[in-house]
This record gives sequence, structure tokens and C-alpha cells, in this order.
Amino acid sequence: MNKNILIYSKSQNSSSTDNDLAFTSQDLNDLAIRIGADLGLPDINDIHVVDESVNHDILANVDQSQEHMNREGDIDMDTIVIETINEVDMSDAIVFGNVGNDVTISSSNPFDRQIPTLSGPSGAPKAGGIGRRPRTGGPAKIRAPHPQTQLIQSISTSQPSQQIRFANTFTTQPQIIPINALSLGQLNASQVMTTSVAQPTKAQTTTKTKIIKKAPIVSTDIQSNQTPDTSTLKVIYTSQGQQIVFSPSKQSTSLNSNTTVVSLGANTGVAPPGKVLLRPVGQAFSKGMATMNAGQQQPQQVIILSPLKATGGVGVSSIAAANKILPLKPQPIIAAKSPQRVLAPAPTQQKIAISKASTDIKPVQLIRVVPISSAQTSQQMSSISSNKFVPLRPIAPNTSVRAIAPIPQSTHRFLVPTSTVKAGVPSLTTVTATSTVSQTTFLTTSGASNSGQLFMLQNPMMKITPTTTSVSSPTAKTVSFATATAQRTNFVPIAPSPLTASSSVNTLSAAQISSLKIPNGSAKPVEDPNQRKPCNCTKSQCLKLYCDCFANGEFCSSCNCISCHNSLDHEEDRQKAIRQCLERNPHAFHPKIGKGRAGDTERRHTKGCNCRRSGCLKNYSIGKGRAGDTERRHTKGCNCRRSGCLKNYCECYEAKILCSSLCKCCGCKNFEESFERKTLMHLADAAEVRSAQQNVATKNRLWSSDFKPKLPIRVDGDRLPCSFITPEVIEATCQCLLAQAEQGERVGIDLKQIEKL
DNA sequence: GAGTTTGAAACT
DNA sequence: CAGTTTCAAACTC
Repeated sequence: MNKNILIYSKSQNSSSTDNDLAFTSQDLNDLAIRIGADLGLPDINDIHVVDESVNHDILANVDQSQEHMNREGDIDMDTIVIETINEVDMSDAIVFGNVGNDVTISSSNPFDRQIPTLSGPSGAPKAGGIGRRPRTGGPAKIRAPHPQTQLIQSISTSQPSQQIRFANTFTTQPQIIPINALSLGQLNASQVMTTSVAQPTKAQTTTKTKIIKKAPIVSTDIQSNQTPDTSTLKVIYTSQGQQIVFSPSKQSTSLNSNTTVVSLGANTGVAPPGKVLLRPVGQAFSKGMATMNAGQQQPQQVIILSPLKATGGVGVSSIAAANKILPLKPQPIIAAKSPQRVLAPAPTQQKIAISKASTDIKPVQLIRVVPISSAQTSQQMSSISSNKFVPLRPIAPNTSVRAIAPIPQSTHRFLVPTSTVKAGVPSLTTVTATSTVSQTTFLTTSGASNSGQLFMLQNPMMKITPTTTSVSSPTAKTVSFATATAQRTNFVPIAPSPLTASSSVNTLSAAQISSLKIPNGSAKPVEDPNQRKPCNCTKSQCLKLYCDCFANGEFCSSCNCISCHNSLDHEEDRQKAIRQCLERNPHAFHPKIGKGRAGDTERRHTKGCNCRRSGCLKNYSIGKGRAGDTERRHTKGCNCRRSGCLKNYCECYEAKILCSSLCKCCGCKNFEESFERKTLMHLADAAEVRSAQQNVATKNRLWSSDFKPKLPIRVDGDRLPCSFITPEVIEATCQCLLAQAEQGERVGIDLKQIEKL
């Protein structure tokens, strides 16, 4: 029996913006073995450890319209972390974790764990699934998922099934359930949970959860005497078979030795709705805890994973002696200044407010231990078709696993700018979307459509290269990205960096163009196209679209800006600026380079023009666009007047695309048949050849010695320099030489001087 | 590196 | 929507 073991951890340094993994791979392997042994997993060898550091950031999205949640501080980001894990597969998962000093403990079948579900009055929390210990002792917790997210995907392959219907609701309170209650019960067959949608604008989401059938949960006494709303009852079985019934009524009653009704009523003064604290063994009741027959509970075997080395420290004292504590060696936090990655929804989307004030940001590390045999998981994921989760699984061992957060609306795009992929990232990871990711696409680095929602992944050290996978789903993608930092941030809308948008299809690169300017052909070192350019803003505080970082949805990092507010330290201002930009232009953060509309993508200049606002339609011809360019064009068009659209002032030219009918440029020379453009391109090609040759020559000088044979000249992926010399290059070069010669003759320069030109 | 040019963004 | 101003990047010297 394979099990998913999810381990998540959060750095203790909650204020740090530079955090990294707290677990080493060795830790994870050790943990997997110990956890598997402790939980009685039959075949621990089937458990495979992979690093799931972070990427919940790419999963969630934030509702900017609900920032009050942030301000109120009642949205627990930890919950989001759990949700992310849940989306992978909670029913079959054993989850451990550490969030700061918290320890999350949960279990699966060995403890007969099921996803707990609570339903109280409107706004009550819904399904949860992960136990966790509080920071400073007290009961362990089972957190409900973030109320705004869509629901837990939980599919067990081995148990009889029952459908449970959940709904998105709006609540701010997590469920908190003690470790002792980890042997969670499940709903009776008659208790199909159907809850109303608190926010009518949000579509109700249905998920299917297979659960273990047990005896009826609610006793006759309860139903007859107290008439609880069975539609909102929740029962948890303890390991002793005790039934704990959560009721929305205002009274808590102990019906018998095995059944306790826990009130979830709002006015009991015991526990707020939706927040149920159950007393752990050996701990006195405290205010805020619902009464229950806790004394009858037996200590649950608990494994505590904590980066803290303390074995009986914070949050552990209330655990029975039988519990096992596995201290973990924390990984040193790598202090590296890096751009912050953010995840951005479009403004009109249903989103999740998950971030707190910047001062309360908790870096999070996610580590996932998954079975080597991924077929089961894959099947499970693939069967999730009615929702918009984007679960991912590794396609190779020892790779990270990313899970995409629920995407509440259709046609979303995940944008992962490659412009900030950091060199030296230890592991580039490949994951594969295994579910039917209907209506979901990933924004590729070569541009994308203009519509839909944008999500930006954390910027540093992340790269996604979508390709078609073997998964049956036509929309599934292979996503590759490197480990990202675990900084939890607020989310901002984003757009791809120009570099990202123009990173393909081009025949000219910035480096090539730049190399043209180098005297004596000494080309500059080719800049890493993935490296984001630092901004130099002085007056905008990097909170206007003048700032490329801001416009790209990135935090400034390693920039030269002055009075920069595009950082976590000024998140409030930043969000305000974002809203302002979106008010002015709802597409302000959409990529400027996108796909052209069908039918006019091929419309290009053929002769150039001087028109300014006509759209230059009279001078267009059909079918002259270059192959590859038809999919990319400026969404607004440029307005150049003096540059001829052949300088980087022009956004089209900068993106290495031809001007289109959307452009209002004057004197445009950036059209297919433009002689100037061709010449520029060929010169750039020639410069590239020269640069490549020089680079290779330099390499050879470094590498070669008197005892080594000369290496063949190869550049950029075994591409011989001569391969750059295409007939077009030759033709253009000849044309340039002829033009120079003719000009020289007109001026009266003698032949020798002309030859020297 | 300073100054100029340029065009997008912001503003009126 | 059009004209103007502001801004930062591109470019030139």
C-alpha cells in the first residue's frame, strides 16, 4: 500500500525574507523511513522522498478585493499551505509538518484518519484535514482549508466511497482539533454535507471524497432530544471509538460515555463558530475549548517533526509519553538577496486572501514524501476532472513536487518568467501535471494569449518550460522549475518581463544587437537572457509602470532604484499602486506581447509608412509575416515616431517582432521586407558569428595547450559558426559592400580605400 | 558617465 | 479622446 506522506515545514525565522530549506534530503529520507515504520506502512521502500520546498505560492491566489481579511489578520497562511497539500491527495496522505514552532501531525489509514468536516451556521469552516500542534503547547490542531479555496481533493483507492459535497464558504476561522482526535471519523452515509455558498458570486465546487463507512454517527438520542441539524453535524471518532459530535446548536452535551456533542453555537462562550478546540490528553481545559470526554481518549501515537532540536519542547508537553518526537536538524538558511516571487491573479478573479501583513510573513517550506510508484497518484489526479486544481507530480525521482492551487475560474495562465532564474540553483526540477487541467493553460515563455488570468510564480530560481506530456489530458503540461525561496508574500498581478515575452522566435537577440556596437568586433559577453535587468527608477518609487520590475509583477531586487517601494516593506503602498494601475487599465499587468487576433496576425508592413493613426492598413499585405511571428505581436502596438521602430525604444522591435496593424508608428521600418531591418538583422547575424568565433577562440586559448589538439570551433549548442552564414547573410553582406562601394565611388574615394571599408 | 533622445505611462 | 507632462530606458558622445 503506497502512501503519500506530506511533510511541510516552516522556517522559524518568520520575519526572514531569505529562507531556504529546513530539511536536507537525508533528513527526508530518514523521516520517510521512520514515519513509515511508525505508521505501519507496509512497504516503506515504496516511499520516495522528494523535495517540495515551497511552491504553494504558485498555487494560491489572492483576492485583492478582500484585503480586509488580511488586515484583520484572521487568515492563516498556514492553512493555505495545508490546502496546497490537500489538493495533492489528502485522503491518502499522511501529513507532518512544522510551521515555525508548530507541528502538524495527521495520519491516514493507520489511524483511520478521515478528512474532518465541520459545518455550522453560515460562515462555518468546512473540510480540514491536517493536524498540527500549536506553537506553545496546547492542543494539536487540524486546520480547515482556506475558506476561499476550492475544496480538498481526496480520493482513496481502497475504501468504499461516499460523496461529500462541499461548498466554498467565507470564513476566517480554522478548525482546530486535537491530536487525540486524529483518528477522525467520517460522515454517515446520511450526512452528505451540502452547504450553502456564502458568497453568491463564487461557484460552488463539488468534490468527491471516498471515505470509510462506519456505524451511524449521530445517535438516536441526539437526533430526538436535541434535534441537531444533521446536515451540519460532524462526528469525529477517537481511537477509542468514542464519538464526538459537533453540533451547531448552542449546547454541549455528553450523551453517554461514548458520545459527546460539542456545541459550535456562537453564543456559548466556549468556542467561536468554526473553531473547535479539543483538549489534548493531560491538559487542562482552557477557555475556548469545547467540552468533550477527552479524558477517555487514549494517547495517540504522534510523530513530531520539528526543525527544533528540542525533543520535549514547545508544543510537545501535552502529548502523551507514547508519542514520538523526531527532532530535525534545521538547514541553514541561505541568505541571498533575491527577487521576491509573487503570484498574481487578475483583478476580477475569485481569489484567496492568504497573506498577512508584511511584518507577519512566515516563510514556508514544503517537503513532500511521495511514493515511488506514482501510477496511483497519477490516476487519482487524473480522475479529478470537475475542478480546476492543477496537481503536479514528479516525473523523475528526487525532484520537487509542485501542486497548483485551485483555480476558481476558467482560462487561467500561469506565468513563470524565466528572466530571473538564478544561476547556481542546485536543482532544476521537473514536475508533470497529472490531472485533467481543464480550462487551464500555462503561459509560455514565448508569449501567450491576451485573455485570461495571470498568475505569477515566485520569481527567483523558478522556471517553467511547458511542453506536451504523455498524460492523456490535452491540457496537461510538463512544468519545470527550480527550487524557489520559501518567502510567503502578498500577491500582485504580474505580466511577463519583456525578456520573457521575447525569448523565442527571434532572430536577433539583445546581445547580438549590442555586439554590433562593440568596436573591433569585440562582442560583449552574451548576457544571460534569463537575468532580469535591474531598474534605475528614481522618482516613481518603483510603483508605477515605468518601472519594469513593477510592471512585470516583480519585487525589486538588486536594483539601482531610489526610494523603492516595490518591496515587501511597502506592501501596502505596493498593493495600492497596483490597484491604481488596474483601475486605469485592467490589463496593465498583462503581457504586452501576445498572440495576434486570428486573421490579422499576418498583416505586416510591406513598404513601410509614415502614417500615424491610420493603422497603416493601406500598406499591409497579407501573408508576409515570418513564420513564428504570427503568434506574437504587441497587444497595443507601438507609437514610435522617430526611431523607425528599429531601435529598442520601440516595444515591438525590442520584443523582436514586426510591427502590426495595431501599431500607430510613424516612419516604421520594422516590417517584413524592410531593407533597413534586413540589413540590421544580417549585420546582427554577422556580429553574432564574429562574437561566437571570438568566444570560441578565447575558449580555445584557455583550454588548449601545446599538448592538446585544437578543439573544433563550436558555439551555442554545437552550432558551427559557419552555420550562421546563410545565403541571406551573404546576400545582405554583399549588398552592404556594394552600397559602400557605390557610395565611395560617388564620393570619389579610390579603390584601395573602398576596399578597406 | 553625462547628456540627449525616445516613447510609454501618467496626467490634465 | 487628445494633448501635455513625467518618467526611465535607450542611445550618443
